[in-house]
Amino acid sequence: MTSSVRIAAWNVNSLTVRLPHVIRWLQDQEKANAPIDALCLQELKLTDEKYPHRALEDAGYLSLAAGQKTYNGVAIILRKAALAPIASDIETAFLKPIRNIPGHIDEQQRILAATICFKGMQPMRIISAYFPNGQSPDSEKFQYKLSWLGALQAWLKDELAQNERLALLGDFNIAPSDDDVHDPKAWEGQNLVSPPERNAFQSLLNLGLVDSFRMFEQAPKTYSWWDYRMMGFRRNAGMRIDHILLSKALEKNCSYSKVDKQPRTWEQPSDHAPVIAQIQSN
DNA sequence: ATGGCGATATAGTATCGA
Repeated sequence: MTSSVRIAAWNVNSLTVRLPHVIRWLQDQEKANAPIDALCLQELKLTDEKYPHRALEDAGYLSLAAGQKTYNGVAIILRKAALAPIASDIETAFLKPIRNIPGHIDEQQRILAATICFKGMQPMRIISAYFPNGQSPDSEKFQYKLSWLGALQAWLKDELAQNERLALLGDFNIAPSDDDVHDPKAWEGQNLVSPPERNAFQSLLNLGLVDSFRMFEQAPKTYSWWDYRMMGFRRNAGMRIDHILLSKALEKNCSYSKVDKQPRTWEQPSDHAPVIAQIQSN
């Protein structure tokens, strides 16, 4: 029997507001016979005490979260039915958990990593990441973004040395190429597309990771984020800044990678759409 | 078109996101 898992990332822009969207989306994928087995969330904007563990467990999912008040916050949500029998609760489902980049002192909750044992699969290292926004290249926040990217790269090198099967998923706040930007002329040199950011993205690929989306033929002008303002979504004035990067061992088993625009059409949506990749067992 | 929308912390108006 060949089995497969689908892993996904979604910046929900407040889980307090978007919990119904998350549950609806997970259930829609189940009904479509393509259930999401690991969903990495970004921008929870809530503390760990307020994380809706109960509602997600009732829907059939186990969560590990790293939250904070008001800003940031990341989680990994696992479909219980997809887990190996030994992975039955939070402690056994999320092995070797790591919050934040080790050695990088930071109040902001942007990284959550864990090793997951799915049924019929080799263990997989999954990292939910919310990269800093950066604001603009001349701001202090941009310097923070670049130093954060440096720390991430150094840590990922270690993680890859220890975990052959690794996926980095989340909101990268970087559009890797002009094909990922609706209006590259207008955005040239700006935050999300500037050369230092794109170089940092390339440095991640140089560690041995691949942008799963670009492994496959894709419709042009496919994006993962659209500004709430100016009817960004209706005009498809977007950017592809949410990514799933795979190590070589996962790359060779990846059978598709896509963006699901559907939740962006719903009432009171997040400004991001989820991205999905499917990994075969071998 | 340098605002526009939306969430949060608040109680009229800030900050932040991308």
